Amino acid sequence: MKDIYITTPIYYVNAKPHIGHAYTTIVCDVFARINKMLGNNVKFVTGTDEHGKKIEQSAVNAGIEPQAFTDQISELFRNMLPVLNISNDDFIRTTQERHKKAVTAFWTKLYDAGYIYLGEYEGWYDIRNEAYFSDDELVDGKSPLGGDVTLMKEPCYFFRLSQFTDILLKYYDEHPDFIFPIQRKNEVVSFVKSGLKDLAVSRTTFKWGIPVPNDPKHVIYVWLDALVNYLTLNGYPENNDQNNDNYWLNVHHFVGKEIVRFHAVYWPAFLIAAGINPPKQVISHGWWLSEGEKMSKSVGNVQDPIKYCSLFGSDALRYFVLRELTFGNDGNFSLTGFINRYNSVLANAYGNLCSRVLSFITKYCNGNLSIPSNIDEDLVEFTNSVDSALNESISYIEQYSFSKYLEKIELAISYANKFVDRKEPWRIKDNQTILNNILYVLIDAIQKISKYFEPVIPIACGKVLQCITANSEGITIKALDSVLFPKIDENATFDVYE
RNA sequence: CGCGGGGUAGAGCAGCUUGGUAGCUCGUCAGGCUCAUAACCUGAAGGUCGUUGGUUCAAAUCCAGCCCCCGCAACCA
Repeated sequence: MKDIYITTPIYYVNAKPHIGHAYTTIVCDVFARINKMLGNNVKFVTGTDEHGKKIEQSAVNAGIEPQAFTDQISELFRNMLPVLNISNDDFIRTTQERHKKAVTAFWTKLYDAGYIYLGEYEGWYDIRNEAYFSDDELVDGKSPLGGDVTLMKEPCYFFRLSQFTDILLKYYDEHPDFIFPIQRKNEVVSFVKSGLKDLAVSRTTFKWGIPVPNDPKHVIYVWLDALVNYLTLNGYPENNDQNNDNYWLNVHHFVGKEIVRFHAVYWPAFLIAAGINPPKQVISHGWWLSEGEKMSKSVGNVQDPIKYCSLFGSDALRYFVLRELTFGNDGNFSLTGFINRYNSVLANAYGNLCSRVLSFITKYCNGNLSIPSNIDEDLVEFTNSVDSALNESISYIEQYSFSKYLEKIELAISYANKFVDRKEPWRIKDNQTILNNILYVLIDAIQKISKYFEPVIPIACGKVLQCITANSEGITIKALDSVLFPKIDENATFDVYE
């Protein structure tokens, strides 16, 4: 039993939630539920990132105040959670007072320790597009956006990131599991090896942010602001002894591959500078393509997770995204793939197994099974094979191989279906003892399988487990009152796009 | 010489870091069963692992070259 702290990135409220947000959140939720199943104490959090120039601009475009704007979008993210059946313990918004307090304290800590200094930011400013670019970003003397540029200088606070090159490399070396998977680690290491420059951590070109302490003309860089959320959610700054906090010492940040750099370079540097232990692990996943192509609004192939949930249920979406994609890689989200897996595994394999066994027992055994006095070798062998498949499934979790985890659970389900066919209980209805023993081990298997499957499909497994009650003489079974996963007609058409 | 990802049975993918009978799901074909969601079970066909060369007793896996496909404005997991 251990404490584990699991975080999603906090989602930027510049756009409404899509399948990518849903995916990361589901992965974290399943990981959290599996840890709970294993008896660990879990703290699992998510939230929204609400500051920055883009938000300010979007609010202006929408004709409302930034706060009102972020209130709206943040609510969309919050509303997504129950739809996906997410078991988070907290939801942070970077516009909350607790967070502003944490960021202010964190900044002050870095500043007092001498890691932040006031300097001058120099860059090419594209007036038309209101954006800065460095020398090497310019294209033919113009900004990459095509505007004319002028060299601008403005006062700016910097974080002494350049001092961390060797410290970080040493840290990666001494903590080989810090970045997962290994390919991402290699990318980060080569980035750091190329040398780190001091990082501009304040802005004066807009107001929508947390003010720099004692210099309110500046607002704090959004990434510094955003990353601190992980501390806010762990009680910082009141809880100022993070290095002796068991949750903090076992914090797992799940992120998309595009933000690995912020979590694996800037964040540990900030933390080390503040005297706080870097996170235990940064776990990066890939991206979803839609029907083989990049999701894009103009193509109109943006898959809508909410629609999938309302059509097929959150269990089905949760199962699909974990099973379909090899965690860490990019993967393809397709409706036909979804229906395929749904029908073959959820409906035909698991759903049907539960249905056939539970209804058989209620029909032919009055719903009662007694504890077998002796179990023959064949039944023991079956139980062992199921146990070993499930034990193997759990072993994949350490490597975040959710797909393999499910593959092994499916193997156990397959064993159970085979066992029913091999034992042909319908032929031995009159031999109650043998029948009882066969069904008893089957129910035992279904119970275990459902327990292992529950983190992924909590609603369905919850229903199955509720049908099985232990009593003094044995177990009482009731049949499912509804079909767990109604088969999907593969020829039907569904609107699953935004 | 831009960067990254990829090329493994009809389809979609795993395996490659740590070489050693090529695996999963679906599909196809032929049987079986009837408890169950027209589900389930058994058996079969189908791969020179992009290509060339190298290392090795042994390469899908390591090394080198080549060919082909995808992404790389912004936003975003």
